[in-house]
Amino acid sequence: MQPDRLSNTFAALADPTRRAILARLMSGQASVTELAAPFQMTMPAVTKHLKVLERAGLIARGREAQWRPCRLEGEPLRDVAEWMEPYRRFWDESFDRLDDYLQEIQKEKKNGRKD
Amino acid sequence: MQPDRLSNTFAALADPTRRAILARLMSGQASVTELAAPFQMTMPAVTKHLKVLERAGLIARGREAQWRPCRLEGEPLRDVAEWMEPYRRFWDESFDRLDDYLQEIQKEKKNGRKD
DNA sequence: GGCGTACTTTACCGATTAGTTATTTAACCG
DNA sequence: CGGTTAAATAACTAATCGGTAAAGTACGCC
Repeated sequence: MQPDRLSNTFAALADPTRRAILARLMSGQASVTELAAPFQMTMPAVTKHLKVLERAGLIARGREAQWRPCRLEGEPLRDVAEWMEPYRRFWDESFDRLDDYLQEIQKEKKNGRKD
Repeated sequence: MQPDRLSNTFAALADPTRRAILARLMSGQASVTELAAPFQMTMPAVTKHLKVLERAGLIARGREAQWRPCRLEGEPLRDVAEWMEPYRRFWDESFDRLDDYLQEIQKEKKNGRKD
């Protein structure tokens, strides 16, 4: 897989099955069988998805007897949020208005100086 | 590619070249040649990356004579931000503290009822 | 030890991806 | 018109992805 963490995280999130697994894990730990239940997909396939999520650091795994429970790890999503921040003004309307306001201020400042 | 928009967006973002292109486009429109310049990669490769970004709705393309300028389109990132929101408590420390506080309130309420 | 349950690993498959070179299209320019 | 510049398309390749079936591993229990 790609070397950089962010690419890895995005790639892991680019699959609806994996996102559904993460959503399920928001309500607490779960075993592989529990996670596999909602999908019409064999266990090995789910194991693979879990491995992708684990390599991306989005889940961590424990060991209880023959179960290997998964739990959500949110840290990589912080990096995503940080990456997104500079783009906010390209999709957030209220941020757009703030931006307009700041530009307005700048303009007024310039005009002020001219006088 | 996958049918759902979110998977498409994440897949498009899961490549450092494409993210670099988006970063470049934050500072305004650019031609394909301009976008290709920083990379040691042939033009067709860049064209392909642009197609992926376009299909994900992350860029839009114009036409000026023989140039096909690209500009950033942030809308898909709004969906990403919305998807991320429920996970915030798993990575945002200050949100964690808010969460603790809310749970504390709940506990006190319960105790209050008991008396 | 042997059986059942809960997974993981291996080996394979078809589709997709990221890149290449070579060719083609499109627009401007003299 | 012919030539140059900008970009897209076609055809190919090697690697990765998402899935499968079948075999292997690990643990608990009678």
